[in-house]
Amino acid sequence: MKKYDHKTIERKWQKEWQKNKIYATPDKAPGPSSAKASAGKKDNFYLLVEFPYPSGNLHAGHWYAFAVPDILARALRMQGKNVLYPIGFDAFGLPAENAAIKNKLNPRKWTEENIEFMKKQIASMGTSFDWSREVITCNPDYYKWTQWLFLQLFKKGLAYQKQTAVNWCPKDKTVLANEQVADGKCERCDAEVVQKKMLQWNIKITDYADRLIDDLAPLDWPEQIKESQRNWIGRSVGAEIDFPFEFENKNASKPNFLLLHGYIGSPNGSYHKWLKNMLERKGYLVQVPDLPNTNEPKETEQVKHVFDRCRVDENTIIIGHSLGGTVAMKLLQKINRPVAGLVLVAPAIEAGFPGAEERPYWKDFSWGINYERLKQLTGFRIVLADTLEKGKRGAYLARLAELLDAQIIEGQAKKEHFCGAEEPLVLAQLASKVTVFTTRPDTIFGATYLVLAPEHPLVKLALGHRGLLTNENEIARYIALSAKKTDMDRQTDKEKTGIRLQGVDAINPSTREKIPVYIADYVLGHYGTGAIMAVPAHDERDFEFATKYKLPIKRVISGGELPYIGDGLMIDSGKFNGLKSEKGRQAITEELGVKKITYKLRDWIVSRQRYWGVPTPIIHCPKCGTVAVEDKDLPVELPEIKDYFPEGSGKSPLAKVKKWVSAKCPKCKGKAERETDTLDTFVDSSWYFLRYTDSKNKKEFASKEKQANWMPVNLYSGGAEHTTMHLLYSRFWHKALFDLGLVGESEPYKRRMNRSLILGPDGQKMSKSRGNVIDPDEAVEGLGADTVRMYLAFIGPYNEVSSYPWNPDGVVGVRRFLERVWNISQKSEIKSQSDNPKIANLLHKTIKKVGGDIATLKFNTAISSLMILLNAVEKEGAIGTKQWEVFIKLLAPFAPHIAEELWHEAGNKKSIHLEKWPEFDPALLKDENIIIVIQINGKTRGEIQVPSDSDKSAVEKAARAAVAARLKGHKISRTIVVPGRLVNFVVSEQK
RNA sequence: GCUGGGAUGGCGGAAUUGGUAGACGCAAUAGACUCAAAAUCUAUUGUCCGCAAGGGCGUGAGGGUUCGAGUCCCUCUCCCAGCACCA
Repeated sequence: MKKYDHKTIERKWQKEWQKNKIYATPDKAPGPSSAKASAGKKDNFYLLVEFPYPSGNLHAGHWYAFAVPDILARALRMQGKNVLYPIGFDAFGLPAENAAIKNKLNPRKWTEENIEFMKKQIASMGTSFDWSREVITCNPDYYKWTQWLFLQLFKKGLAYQKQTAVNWCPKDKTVLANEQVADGKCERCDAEVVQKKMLQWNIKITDYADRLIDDLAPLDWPEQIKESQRNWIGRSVGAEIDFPFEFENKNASKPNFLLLHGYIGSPNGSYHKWLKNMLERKGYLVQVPDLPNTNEPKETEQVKHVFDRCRVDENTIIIGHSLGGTVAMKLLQKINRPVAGLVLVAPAIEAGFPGAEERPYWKDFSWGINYERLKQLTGFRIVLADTLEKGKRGAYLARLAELLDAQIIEGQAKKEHFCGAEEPLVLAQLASKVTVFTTRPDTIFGATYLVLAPEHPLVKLALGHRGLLTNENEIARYIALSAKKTDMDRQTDKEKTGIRLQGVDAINPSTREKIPVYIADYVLGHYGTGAIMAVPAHDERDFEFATKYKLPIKRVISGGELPYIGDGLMIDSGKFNGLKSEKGRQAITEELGVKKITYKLRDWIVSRQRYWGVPTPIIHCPKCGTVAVEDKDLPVELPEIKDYFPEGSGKSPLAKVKKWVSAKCPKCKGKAERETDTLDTFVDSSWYFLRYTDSKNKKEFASKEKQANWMPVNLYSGGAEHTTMHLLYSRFWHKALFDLGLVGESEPYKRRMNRSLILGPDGQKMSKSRGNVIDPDEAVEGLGADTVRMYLAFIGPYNEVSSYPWNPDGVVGVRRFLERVWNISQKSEIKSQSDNPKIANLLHKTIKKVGGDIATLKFNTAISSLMILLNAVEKEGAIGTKQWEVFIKLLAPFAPHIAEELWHEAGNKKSIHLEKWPEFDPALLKDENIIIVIQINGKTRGEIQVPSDSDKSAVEKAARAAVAARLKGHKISRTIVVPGRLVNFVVSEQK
């Protein structure tokens, strides 16, 4: 008798499968079913697993990730599905690069070697991947399309540059997305993340916040992931409400305004009419010169015009719209005396800005502005940008704001430059009031003070009005202090601090009461409006702050609520009294503010200051600004360089490659430079599953026809760590592509399962330092791939977020099972020509059970039923050859090698993995006799065996007889017969 | 703190969705084989009382609904994961 020699068997069949390419997946199911056009798609099944980082070595987790879903792939294939089960490598990114640096190797070489090695390891699992569709993200034929897709988003205004405070990892020397920061530390290297202001490429995922939430509902995903994503996006519905300001020192603070209108305009036309009126009504002195020749502007002429006619002093705030903004800056340089402030509304930009070529007058316009001097001359500077300008001119405005050290305020102009009817927006940013966001407008009656975030633009504005605030120095100190705090400090330092703005009060619009205004860093600048109304009676944080600074606490009562008893006052909600919260909120929102929805989600920062990534396909032209690389020039290849080490200057190592950096502007053909930051690897992985459908396509990222064969993904299996990262990014990406008409559906994955985690034998996470790492190669060497695969499937339910320790004894149990299978097949005396009727019933039950369990991803119970069947066969000592072949087929998805060997040993020529899945015979599922449990008062008191077709009364009669002795002396008040299960006699205590 | 998911033998886990709790595997104990060990095979294995027949108790705790609850409802405890000054 031959012994079970897993090494020989596994090597043999892996070679054979590879040679015969039995897992290459055609786009449409072969055979008669694909004759009809619709049948092809129906029979296709796209099973996706997250592709690995080629970081070096496969670990037990990879086995769990690839080999267990492989069971499903194989079973579905046998059940007649045309299964796409592809694989590739997420080859760009930090882990690979860090490892390369550590080992002093070129990242590409290192990555490619790893891929070669890991491919062999993956093959050793006996997985049925279709390697012909392999995707490697660091190959130019892949990242060409990553760049192309990025440019589609860029052209749609979904990718834009912005100067923002970002998470900077000092160790990895790169910017991180919010999703990559855990507890204030770098997700990868654990170094403390610091805040740094940098110009970064952002992707406007926030535009899709609502759809990302709303489209979750119909997906067949674990509730946990859906909830996490909703939570991460953090939608809250509330109201924005204005609180007017009142300054004590009216004389000192009173600014006057100089309004400079824009191109082809006049003070009586589209510009400034409304703004002038409003300001004058408030008692401000307003000057509005009518600029000459605005359709053929010469800035010297205009500056002279204003200089000759208008008076400017240290209380003047100059507001320049569009072209007027340039005039304002030039004017200031000419006057060369300090003013209160400078506001540039959708300012004009340097020659060569996008669209400038359509305006020939511009070519005479000289720029030449001394930003440093302007900073000295102005108390505050604001750039008011139109959100429409983000895509086109956003980068310019960001740069201008940076040069001027100005606040950028984003307005939402529907018309260019906020002219005409949109001027109120301009005023809204300047007039003396602050807008707060609240989810509880019904508590406004209890708002006893206001709090602004230290970075709130209004604070700067107020500080710029000299003499407006009496404690300017203290405030400036507080702002500086909190700016230094890292996010970590702000989290751990729960003790609330703040400082009152002396010299100003706000008016609570609901009570007309004067309330104090504070700045405090417990209010976040980037959420809502960066300002809150504090209601200490109804908000814990406000309560804490109010207690510390001895501020009044007023509880709002409305009908039905219990009056507040204790410290503080009660306040009546007046005419809103009696309204239950929801209705009250609505009524008050309508009366005092506007409904507003805000999100916790922030835009996705994709710039990485590292070498090993996809080059951002953008060219910076001094005349034309940020310009997309033309399609014919894609891909922008990553140059092979020696010095790829990050240096921490805030620039990617690519910036040092002068030859690569210099480029021609695609628009004006002038001298320009390439963007040197690379893209986040989550960009690469946001669309890789589309490439699998058409991986060789040279003309498109994937043709619509090929996509249609497979998309959306039927089942996506992966780790829980990607819940708010990859899964969110790729959903967004797909929606953006859908809107661009590039994909056919708005959600990429129909069903998702999160796999569990494999721990070390000690129940701890596997790690080299703990010394509890299981090397799968070793386990395979000793026990065989079939055993390891099957053990991982047997260890516990796959589709759950749980974790299982690798139990060396448990693996042995599975190995024993396979050895017993092997031994039975070697014993010819057990097998007979005809079927063993004693096995038939259990065999057919097992067919049903295994099929059902695989479909519901309960691989552990499927295996257990195979074990039960084997136990019975051994006990019986006899099984028909045909029956045995059925058993081998059932085993095939789990242990593909041994099944193939036994299948061929039984005299079959074709691969078992191309065989049809056995079908069960419903007639054979039926038991002849069944066991009925007898209960008395719900307690089990015995059992009887009855023919399975016995009727109710017969069963009851038999049961009564079986427990007659116990029933004696009791009165049966009720009898419950559950067919096929039990009989329960309900009896009284004693007769 | 908020959100989601859990808690079943010595361990991993089953339980037809309200119907014999502990399938299957591991570990453990005893026996067979062996000079011996390993491997293999056989038997036992939730727990307590009992020589036994038999009985009591048992799914984190307490209460409820029901003929019957691991499963449904209420209250509480603990564990895991994610988020966290988000107004």
